[in-house]
Amino acid sequence: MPSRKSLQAEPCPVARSVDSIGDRWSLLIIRDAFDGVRRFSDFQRSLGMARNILSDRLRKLVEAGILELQTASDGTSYQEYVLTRKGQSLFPVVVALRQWGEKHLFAKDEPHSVLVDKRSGRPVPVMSPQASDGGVLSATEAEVRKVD
Amino acid sequence: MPSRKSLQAEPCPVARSVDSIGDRWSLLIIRDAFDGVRRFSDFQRSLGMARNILSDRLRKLVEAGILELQTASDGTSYQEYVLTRKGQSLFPVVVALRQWGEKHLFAKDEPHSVLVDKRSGRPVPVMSPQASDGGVLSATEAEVRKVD
DNA sequence: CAGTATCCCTCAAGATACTG
DNA sequence: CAGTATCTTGAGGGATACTG
Repeated sequence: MPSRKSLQAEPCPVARSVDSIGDRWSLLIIRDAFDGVRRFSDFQRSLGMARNILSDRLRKLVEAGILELQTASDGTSYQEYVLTRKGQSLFPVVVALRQWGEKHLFAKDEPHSVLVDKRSGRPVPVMSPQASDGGVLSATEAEVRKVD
Repeated sequence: MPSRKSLQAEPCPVARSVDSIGDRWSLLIIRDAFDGVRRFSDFQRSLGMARNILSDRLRKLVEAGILELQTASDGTSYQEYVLTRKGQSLFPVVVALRQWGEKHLFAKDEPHSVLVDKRSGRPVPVMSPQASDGGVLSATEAEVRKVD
């Protein structure tokens, strides 16, 4: 029986985290959510992934308490996927991945999207002090700019 | 043609990172490497994964410059997998995943493995305010204790 | 628009046997 | 011990057609 083994009962927190979000798409969905993406088609267009897989991942993320469905912020009667507190607390993970990628996966002057401070509008340096909650930067203080 | 699309050309650093290490096992191998695991059989026993998959992941991590092969530290003529500088700089990612998991994926008093400071031997608090220089905590300053 | 339903293919993953 | 080889299964993923 080749099916995947669940890591949810592992004593290591890293293992359980990986079991929740350690797949190709979930973290990218979460990244987009931090960037303000809220609707199905927007996720789909942004990520270029198959609709059935997107549907599956969104459902699992909602089940995991990382995203939740809200009624749309604008007039429409549609639903929107937004990060819960639990989901927002994944910000350090996304930032850490971003910083590692910036440093090791790009050529010297290759352009990439950057984190910007919402207040000052200035880019957050790659190795900026960033910690979990006692830290400097929170999900509400920074956002991602699409291009460089 | 259903094959996976590579994210290595994406402009977003998070996407490229996910493409390198965003799968079920790679991060757990890296976690073990931070914990001092170096040899094939030790990884295999620790992770309980199939040997062919482990072999594949180790090779890919070496290709990605995250691990490198060294001659064994003890007398034997075997090889050992150790983290490169690039690999060690993934420490903040692992820590972030750990902290998120500790906070959101465990019951109130459920035991889990913890990070300990190498010098003092004391556990690093989940939400510790961390260093002054902006770094989170370096790979040489902390290690993981297997049990709680 | 926001999904669900199919179809189909590839590959991750497990199990196990084998080799230097 | 450190892998490689082989086999099997099911999950991941892409494409597209369909529905409320």
